[in-house]
Amino acid sequence: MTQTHDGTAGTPAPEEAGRYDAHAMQERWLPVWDSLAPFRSGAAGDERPKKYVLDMFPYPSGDLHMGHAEAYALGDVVARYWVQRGYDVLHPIGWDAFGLPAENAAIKRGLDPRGWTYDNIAQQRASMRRYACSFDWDRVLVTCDPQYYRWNQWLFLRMHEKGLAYRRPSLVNWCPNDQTVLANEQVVQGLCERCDTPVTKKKLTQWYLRITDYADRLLDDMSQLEGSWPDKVLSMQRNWIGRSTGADVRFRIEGRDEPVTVYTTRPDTLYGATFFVVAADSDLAAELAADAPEQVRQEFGAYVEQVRAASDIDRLATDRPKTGVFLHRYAVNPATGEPMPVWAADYVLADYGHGAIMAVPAHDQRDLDFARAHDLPVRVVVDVRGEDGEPLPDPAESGVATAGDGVLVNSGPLTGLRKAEAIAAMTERLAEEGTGAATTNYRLRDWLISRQRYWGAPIPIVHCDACGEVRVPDEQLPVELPPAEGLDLKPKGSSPLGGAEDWVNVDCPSCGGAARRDTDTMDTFVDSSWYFLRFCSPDRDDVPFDQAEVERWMPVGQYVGGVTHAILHLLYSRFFTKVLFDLGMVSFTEPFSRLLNQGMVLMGGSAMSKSRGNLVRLSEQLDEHGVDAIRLTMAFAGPPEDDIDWADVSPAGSAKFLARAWRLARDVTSQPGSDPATGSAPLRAVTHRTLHDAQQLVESFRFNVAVARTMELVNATRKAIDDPGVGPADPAVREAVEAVAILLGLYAPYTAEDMWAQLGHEPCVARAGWPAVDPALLVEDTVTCVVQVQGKVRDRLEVPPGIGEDELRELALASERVQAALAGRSLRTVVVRAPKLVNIVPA
RNA sequence: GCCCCGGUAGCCCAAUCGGCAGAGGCAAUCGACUCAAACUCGAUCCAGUGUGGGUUCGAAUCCCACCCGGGGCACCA
Repeated sequence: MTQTHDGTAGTPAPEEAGRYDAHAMQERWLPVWDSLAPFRSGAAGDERPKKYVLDMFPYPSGDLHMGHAEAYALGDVVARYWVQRGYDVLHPIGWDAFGLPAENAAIKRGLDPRGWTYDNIAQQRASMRRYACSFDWDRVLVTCDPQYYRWNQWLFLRMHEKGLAYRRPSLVNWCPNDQTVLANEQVVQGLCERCDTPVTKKKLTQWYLRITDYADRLLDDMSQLEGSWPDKVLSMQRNWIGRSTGADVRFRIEGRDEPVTVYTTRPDTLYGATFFVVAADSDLAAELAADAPEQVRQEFGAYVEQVRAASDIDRLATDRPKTGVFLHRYAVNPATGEPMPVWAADYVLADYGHGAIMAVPAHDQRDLDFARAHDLPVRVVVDVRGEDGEPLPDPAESGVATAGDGVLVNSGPLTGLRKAEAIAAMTERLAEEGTGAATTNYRLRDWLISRQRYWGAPIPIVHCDACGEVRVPDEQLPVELPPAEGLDLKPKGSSPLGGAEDWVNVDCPSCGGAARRDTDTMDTFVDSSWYFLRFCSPDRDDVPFDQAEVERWMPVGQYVGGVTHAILHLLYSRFFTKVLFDLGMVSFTEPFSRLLNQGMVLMGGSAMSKSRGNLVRLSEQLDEHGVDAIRLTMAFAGPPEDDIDWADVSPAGSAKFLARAWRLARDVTSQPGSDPATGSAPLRAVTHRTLHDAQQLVESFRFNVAVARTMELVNATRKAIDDPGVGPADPAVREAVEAVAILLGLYAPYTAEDMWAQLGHEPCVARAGWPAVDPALLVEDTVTCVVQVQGKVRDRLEVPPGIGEDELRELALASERVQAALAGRSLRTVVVRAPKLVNIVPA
């Protein structure tokens, strides 16, 4: 390190030519920062209060792009702000490094995914350094390192012990392109989230995590996050969990010993249940059809085949006709004793509730559509009125089911009750008769975590003919992935690990006999469900995380990332945290106290993509405008959660502003330490007001406004320097420019550092500390009072802020312009809001 | 279909409690500097807040209805 930054020693100013050169600054300060490591966190004896600021870690697919640039710029504002405020900030970074892109690239090039992955990590890491991310580089973690995924496996085993990890056969989502199963959360509109291929169904035995056990807590604990997480995310999670309350009702089926249970949210409408529907692809449907006449059996068989062949996309279409097959069986309505025809149909889902429903066509649109298509009876049992108080038209004729509130009719003892009363009464009666009970259902399904692909953490289970599923003992962890060399990684529907004979065949840890390893790997969302804990003690090799360190830092005080993870990653992480709480490993139940979702970076109104031809390359932007200008543009573009259209913003404008700010530092002629109290009072007021407001603004994520206020301060300072009455030697000017350097440090670290050096200070400006705001300077000596006549501004008065109402009223009424506007009319009211406003209302 | 968010100048966006519609920027135009241009500096231009009602002394802000845009969930019984 040379003394180039040492302005006090008479060495040349950093930019002696007097020109702002973003690239020269980058070259100058990077090595300085490397050696000073201003963002190292958690040092022994560091007494600063702790704060955990976390950016969602990236997937290492090639170099950083514009989206990363936005996310990391915004996360950095928050992290740097708290450092400046005197906190010991944990701001780590790592890589979510397992996953399909690496594997697919490896297949394409015939290489091991490791090489591709670590090359990309090295590239991203270098880019992050240049981008001046304030990461603690001593805490880097990479999920595909055995030292990391070892603890994935360890956590899996703990869950397995608790029965929270289990294997079962079921109909699962299958992506024919990626040749692997998908979790429910990874299917978007019937398409694979990753590659947009239509998802099909397959019957497979797979590993699940029992997230449904935590549905209530995942839902109810959201009250803790209210106000600290975006409403949008909370509502998405609520929707996703989809809790509904209702009742289970048991129906006797003629010719079957066991009754069949259905779930309904409307037990009050039991008297209106006129038929019964079972999911066509359910076991129950097959069983009921088996005893039906031959012709029905054939019809049913053909129907089921057709249903199975239909993709999710077909199923999702809302205007599809309601199809089904009458099974020639009858269920008995427990309320009326009437026989109800049993149909098999695909509008009933096999894996929700019990895969069978009581159909109440009068009050459920889907049932009504089905009844009308198949000529089944419709019976109204709730008198639902419109807004005008008139009864709604008969659903059987109108084709519109009446699902709203009303009074029960044709319903035996329920008749005359309102909907809510009737639900309670019927639930009670079912319980008394032993034919039903109140119950809760969820849309949320258990989390399917097995993947039939190579590049993931192996599931640490051994299958033994004698002992069954055997957990790999902790001391044998990690179960390392075998080298890809010699394995056929091409997707073929079963895990490539099956081909690694030496790896698969092991002795059973329990009986020592011949056994085989489980060949599936874990969903990469398992990796990211606890990485924030690992950052607290990334080097511990005896435990997944150091509990004392976790208690010191967690929960994450500020999490920053894209809304694309609103459900998947955030729900899974919340789930893991609750499991770890139950295991006694953490003392909190929510991992992320505050969440900021940044928007996306668009170009010309749409998402950037190579195929669309609107790709903006980050590296080119950085070369053209410099790191600081790009970071500043990201912060200034608008509210962080809004999308940024790169066509609407001006990185060149940002660079211009930075140069303007930088020139202020160049022009200051006073020495460090000069007493600002002797300087220009008006400029001091602006400086302190700006510092004061910036705190509020940054803490509430209004970075764009905070930048605008910094621009104001720059403008005011420039005016002061050019004002002969103030000038560059005024200590208030120095105070203002130092404030600018510190404020800009949040968005434009290179420029700020250079300014700091020009001002004669040692690096780093990032650790300079937030200047104390003098409350006395925030008090204005006069306030502009607006005088309105009938709501229209007629005059302005300069008044002291503490002026009394009566005095202000007199002053306002004395105004010539007001009198002119009144034109002699008498007064009705005079509204006085001292000191800012008087409104005079003439009669 | 249900739920949520938003609509302010040509554009991106501000506007603590209901109190002057404009903080900041982009673009445009003009001027100064320049041989000229770039840079820089200065100035100017531009909306009455999606529409219609209501509450109020006073509404971008609160209420109602509607229009437009974005998002989430969606045969979940």
